[in-house]
Amino acid sequence: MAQHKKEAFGPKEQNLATFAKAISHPARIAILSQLAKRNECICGELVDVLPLAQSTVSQHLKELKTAGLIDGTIDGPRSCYCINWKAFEKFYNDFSSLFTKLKEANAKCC
Amino acid sequence: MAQHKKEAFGPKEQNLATFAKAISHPARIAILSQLAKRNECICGELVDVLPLAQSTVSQHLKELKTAGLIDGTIDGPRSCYCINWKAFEKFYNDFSSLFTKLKEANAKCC
DNA sequence: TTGCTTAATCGTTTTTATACGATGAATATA
DNA sequence: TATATTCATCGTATAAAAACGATTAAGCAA
Repeated sequence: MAQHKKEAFGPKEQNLATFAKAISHPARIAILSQLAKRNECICGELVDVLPLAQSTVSQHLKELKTAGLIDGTIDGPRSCYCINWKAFEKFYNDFSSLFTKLKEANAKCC
Repeated sequence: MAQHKKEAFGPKEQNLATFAKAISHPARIAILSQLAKRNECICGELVDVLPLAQSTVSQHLKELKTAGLIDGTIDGPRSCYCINWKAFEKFYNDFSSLFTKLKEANAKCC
């Protein structure tokens, strides 16, 4: 009895939740920060910076890519990643509207 | 070999990740939306609205409360919840700065 | 071709999350 | 007092996440 019921919710909530999950691990936030800091495509330098094994970093990169937050291209034997800004902006806007909506509920209760 | 290494990252990344995880499930986003919509404290009406069992809803509420996003008070045999706007604003600001930082990395690569 | 580098994937283990029914504690109400 | 209501907690089961070593595949260099 643990089949997930995420499909039982609306697409808006599902999308936001999926995005939130993508950035719900410090390693993935660190990856995004690195990609932003270097302002360029990065491949395995992330492994040197992060306190994680190569396979684990690759796994996190895959999740970010699946979520659409980063793009990856093959550059010879390496992989080059960068932020997918378009997707990011979409999610940021969705988040902003959620927060705005919640802000309107700033009532005195409890 | 699966001990989590979240402590190996900075507090900023950890905080953001914790918040993101709190809203990484559609049920919890739905709960927050309901709390916002009703603009008042809500107890078990959530169970009627959500496609989940009572114990499951209670569990999600607990997680939101642990993350500090909602407050709960006991009202007789019921429990009354509302959004903790202060905590929410803090996290929203943290998120905004992350997004702003990433936006500056909007370079042409890949 | 052979060997090296790079990174994705596989297989496995441990931990955490999700979900539910059942139980229990507390407050109302009859 | 007895009973019903409300909700948190417990116990449990299953699924997913997190992490690593080992292997594999692909490109490059000698």
